[in-house]
Amino acid sequence: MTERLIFHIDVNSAYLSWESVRRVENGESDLRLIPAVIGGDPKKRTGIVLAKSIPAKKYGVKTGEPMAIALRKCPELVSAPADFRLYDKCSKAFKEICRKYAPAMESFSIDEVFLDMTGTSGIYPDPEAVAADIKNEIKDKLGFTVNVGIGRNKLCAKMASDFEKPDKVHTLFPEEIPEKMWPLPVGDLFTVGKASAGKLMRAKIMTIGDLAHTDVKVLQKILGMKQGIHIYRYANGLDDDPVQEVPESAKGYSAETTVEENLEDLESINRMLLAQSDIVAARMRRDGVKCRCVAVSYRTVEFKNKSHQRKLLHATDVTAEIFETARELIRESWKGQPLRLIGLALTDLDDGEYEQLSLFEDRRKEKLRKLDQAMDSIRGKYGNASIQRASTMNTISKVGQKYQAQHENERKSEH
DNA sequence: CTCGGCATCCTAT
DNA sequence: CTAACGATAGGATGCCGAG
Repeated sequence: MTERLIFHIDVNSAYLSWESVRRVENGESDLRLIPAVIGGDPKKRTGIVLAKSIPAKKYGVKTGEPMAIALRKCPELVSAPADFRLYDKCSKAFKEICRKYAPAMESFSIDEVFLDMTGTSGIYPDPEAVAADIKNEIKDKLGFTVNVGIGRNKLCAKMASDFEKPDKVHTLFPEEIPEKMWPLPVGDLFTVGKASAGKLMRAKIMTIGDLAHTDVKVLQKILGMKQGIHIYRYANGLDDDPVQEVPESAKGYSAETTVEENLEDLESINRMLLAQSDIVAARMRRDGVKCRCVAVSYRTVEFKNKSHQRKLLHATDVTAEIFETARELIRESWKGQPLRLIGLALTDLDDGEYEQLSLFEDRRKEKLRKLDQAMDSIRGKYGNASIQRASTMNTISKVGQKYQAQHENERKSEH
């Protein structure tokens, strides 16, 4: 099999479209028709733009920028808060329709899929026609629009879906690459972000066409060994990455929080880490995995990021154990600067059930594990997230203290 | 020299 | 005039010390 046929489908302004559909169903006005965004609380002047309407784009509002900037560009900007429950529902409905048409589908993000349409020419002789059918079925049944990109690989399909929006089908076949892709600025190429674009432009490499015609070795010198090759191949429309129906299992779990008021003392920081330990450890238990590495990360008010990590002697999914490690890590690393963000990441995952512990350790951990189980089941049975979190934090906090107290005793008895 | 461990940087939605 | 700013995840890279 040589020639593939790949579609990339992308929901136009996903969060904003989905919020708009809900409002229109409730007889409210359509945010897509006015300058509007999904984003943080504009009163607090915090948070960033997650999605924007096309009218908002005309004011220069950009995804990812702080709400304060967006509001300055467009004072009458309407904003709505994010609602991930709704997004999850819309995402599932969207993907269900896409799936019907394709032998294989890869769910790439909440609002994007790749379809491997290779070998469907019997049923669908015209790729652009079936793409239009998919797009229209989504619009008619669900009320929002998508872009469909068509190519011989994922990269070209993805680049094509990003061309003119909304509600469009575009192709990017090999013979169209010089005309449709090469004139674009380097930063438009998938995986060329701000930093790489800056380096390339300093080397007078301005367009994707320039990239395609630059010696790989030169690109490797500028961007590094891996990224150099990668970008060179992308710029020439080359990509072998298969459409993966089955997602790879997670490689890590993390939680991070930007706080309203700077964190200035260890107790407040530890309280955050405890809540985060609880959340990420519960997620690991739900998925039946354990971690061997714990990392804390933080951001100072000057936007300096730091992280500190440690391997564990054995894999764990026990909240109190993870929190204990996090507590040590932050104590070792934090020098007292005020923090605007604190985070916890668990990596080096392991789904094995085996664990060799001494009888002594085993007995100690058994209690902690039971507490985790009890709280997981409470979480499953009752209440919404905020209530859970408040009550869990209290309980866990006590567990953490007990755990610490036991450690104290062990250390003492060693001497 | 190679490898694991670690900190940092980069990119995506 | 400038800076202003999320959560989560995955990958690359450079450095260092051990074997």
